[in-house]
Amino acid sequence: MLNQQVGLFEEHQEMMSNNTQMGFFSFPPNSLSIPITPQIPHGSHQSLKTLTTIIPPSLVSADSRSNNPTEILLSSKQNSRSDHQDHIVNISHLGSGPQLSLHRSATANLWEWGDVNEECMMSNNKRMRSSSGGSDLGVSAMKMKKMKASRRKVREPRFCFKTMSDVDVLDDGYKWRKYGQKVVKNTQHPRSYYRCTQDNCRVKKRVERLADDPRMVITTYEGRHVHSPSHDEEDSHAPNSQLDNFFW
DNA sequence: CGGATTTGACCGGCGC
DNA sequence: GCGCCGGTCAAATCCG
Repeated sequence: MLNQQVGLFEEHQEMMSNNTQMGFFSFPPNSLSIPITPQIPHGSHQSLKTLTTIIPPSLVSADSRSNNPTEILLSSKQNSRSDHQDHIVNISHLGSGPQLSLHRSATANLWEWGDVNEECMMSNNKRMRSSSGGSDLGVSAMKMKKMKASRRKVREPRFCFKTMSDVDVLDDGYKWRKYGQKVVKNTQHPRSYYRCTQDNCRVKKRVERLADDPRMVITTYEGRHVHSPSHDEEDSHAPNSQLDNFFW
């Protein structure tokens, strides 16, 4: 049973350069996008990116009824190691519509959302340099392996959902093939790795259960779909249709 | 029989 | 440089 579902993604420069306004898109279809207003203490680090969350209408309306603040898990990258620090934001309803306030927790360090474009550009430059350095004829298997490995370093845009659910794999309209499972340190539940089954679509997702609350499923998406969902019975009614599939 | 899943091996990045 | 750890690969296995 799906209880609640919220999402977050990093809005990166590529989007901002094309569109000076806050970008909106719908995921899942018919969900409501709300811009986050960051509340950064004076003098704090300026590395916070512009963020947008996607709140399904069911969640927003339920929240309106109950008046209870809804928690969103923000998993921010603390350093290059894959340690992530979790933060909580609250949804509050101010004036005409729902608004989000984003607070740094007292113990949290800097908001360091990995700059995906920088990383992509860096690895692209590396690739260009290595390929322009000499002839590509007769590339050895070792070299191919290295090239493959360097490509693997490219970080796609990512966001995660924290969902209370009995099932691990939520139906998001896309078809996924499991390609790995790993027991992550300090957790009793394995992490599963999935790849989109569509040809030429390199979107991946990770699914794991929260260590301290096994009822919660953390689904992390990485990359953009280059196609529509495999079963698209409802997405034709989605608002912001021109921006649907901007990321997905 | 073909596609999906499982699972141990392997690899690369990073901290020490 | 070494060891740890997360992520991926690929052969084996499962399943419809």
